[in-house]
Amino acid sequence: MSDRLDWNDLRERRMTEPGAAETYEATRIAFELGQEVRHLREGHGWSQSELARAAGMTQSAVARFEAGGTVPTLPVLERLARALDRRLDVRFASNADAA
Amino acid sequence: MSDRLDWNDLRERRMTEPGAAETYEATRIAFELGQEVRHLREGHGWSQSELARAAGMTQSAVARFEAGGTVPTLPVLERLARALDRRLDVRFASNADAA
DNA sequence: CCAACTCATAGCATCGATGCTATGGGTTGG
DNA sequence: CCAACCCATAGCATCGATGCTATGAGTTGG
Repeated sequence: MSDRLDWNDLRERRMTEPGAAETYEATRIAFELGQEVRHLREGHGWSQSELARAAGMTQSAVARFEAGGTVPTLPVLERLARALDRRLDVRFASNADAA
Repeated sequence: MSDRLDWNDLRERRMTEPGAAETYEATRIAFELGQEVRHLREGHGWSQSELARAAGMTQSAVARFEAGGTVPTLPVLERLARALDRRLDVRFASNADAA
């Protein structure tokens, strides 16, 4: 379920391009954030449409984001965080820090 | 020193627009990240040009970012983190968590 | 005084994320 | 079988971030 996306291909392609180590990372982060949002959303018992309304976006945008279809921008992450009653945390961690 | 920027005005304007709570937050985050990068960069004893080269961008881009001139994208943050020997950490923290 | 370096900015092209509308397939409940 | 909901995707317009080049002002060292 939800594994026949075109975006999976897109993402995979992006992550295997030559010399795209940073893009790879960003894409991976985007994917993980998408999964986390999906998790949080389901925890709230919300549909994509409901989250979308709460975050001031459309269902399609939520779907695209959850699927890792694009690398989200900070404003979007911020709105999602608010809707999900979280705080967006972005920082440069020491490489030694735990993941 | 470094306080006569046009971007300060731009940012301020962005942060005082009506109903721009999320944009405000994103702009604030961008500003803080910029300051942190500047701090880290100076800790390495690097000029903007040197960091730019290490991060695969130009000096003007670094200056723009450090000044909070734009809200950076994850790929850019990732590249800067790598150049500065850090790990980019993005997550949805519980509202109770410390800043 | 000049050369070399610093950082701040401008202007423009391009790329990519987002917003939007519209489907389509899947599932469920009547 | 149909209505109503779910989510995945497409296509397109727009906006904004980034890359680029080129200055300019300030500082420092010769």
